[in-house]
Amino acid sequence: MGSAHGSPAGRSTPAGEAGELAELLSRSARILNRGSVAGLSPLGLTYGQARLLRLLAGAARAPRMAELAARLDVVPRAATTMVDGAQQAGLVRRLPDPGDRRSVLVELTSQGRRLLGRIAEARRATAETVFGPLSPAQRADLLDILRIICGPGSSSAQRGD
Amino acid sequence: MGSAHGSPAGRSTPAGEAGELAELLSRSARILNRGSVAGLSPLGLTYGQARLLRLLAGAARAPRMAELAARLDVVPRAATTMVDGAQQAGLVRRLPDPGDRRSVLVELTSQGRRLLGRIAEARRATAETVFGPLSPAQRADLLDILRIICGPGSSSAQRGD
DNA sequence: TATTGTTATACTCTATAACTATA
DNA sequence: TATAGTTATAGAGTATAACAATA
Repeated sequence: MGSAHGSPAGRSTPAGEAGELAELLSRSARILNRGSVAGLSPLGLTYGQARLLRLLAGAARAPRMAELAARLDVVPRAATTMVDGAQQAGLVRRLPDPGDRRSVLVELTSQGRRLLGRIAEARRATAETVFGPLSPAQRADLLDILRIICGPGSSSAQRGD
Repeated sequence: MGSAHGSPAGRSTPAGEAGELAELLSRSARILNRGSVAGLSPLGLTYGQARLLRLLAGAARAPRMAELAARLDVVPRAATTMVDGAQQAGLVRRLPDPGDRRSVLVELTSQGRRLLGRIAEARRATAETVFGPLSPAQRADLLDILRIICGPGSSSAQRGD
């Protein structure tokens, strides 16, 4: 296994701590995802679709598919699936891009817009369960830390709630 | 709950903060997972299989399938798939439980044991990328916070590294 | 030639239910 | 009857490649 085990200052991320951080991070995300799915399935939405709608709600203009994929941090193929599902449910609409006929713009329908409040409520309830045990200071710390991990441009991409 | 701290609405988790925490947590996990897959695929392992092997490496006795599933925080069906894959690769072995003929025990093969070092190295490299930008204090904070989110019994389930 | 979004394909993880064999 | 693990089935996410239309 790792040779340098008890090395206090040799590496910036000690092997044991790094492994536990990774394990706990993926485990936390699994807990969050499980709660999100439970809260969203009564609305007929997947987690990805809810992220999509939330992004569209905060967007100034109807974004293109590629822009959507980038801001959702998924490959373009995954964005197609999300939009397909939301469109079938009547929540979003595909529009031709007047400036580039290869591109497709996506916007909320009024039906999709009406669902936003319930989506936000479901997310709030899930977040309350997951993050509720933390102190306000810990939540602030976690926010800072996750922003660093995710890098610039990832936070406040979806600001409204 | 809602001791109104500074929040206008008097909720313990302000909606905007909660939403951003959720978004950033799932995004961080996606980054971590992507790195893990990239680091593990040269070894012919999935992320789940690597978690399985790591758990077995730290286990005192060969655990049963149900115990495996519980400690990996997956449904029993998922544990079957993970063990299937690792067994086909010759890394783990299924044994009959002498005490209960319904049960199946899982243990590392010597081949699986030989792979542990490279798994740990791959995880360390991934964790270095993901958690490296954090200060030691931030890593310690994150560890505390994630332990709270995951609840008791989730940390140090895999202690060795 | 390069880019946009799609179809096609494949694999992992997740989840539920039904089945077998034990207990 | 209940439990342990499996098979069966399905859906969601992820990723790559190939393709048509357009730039």
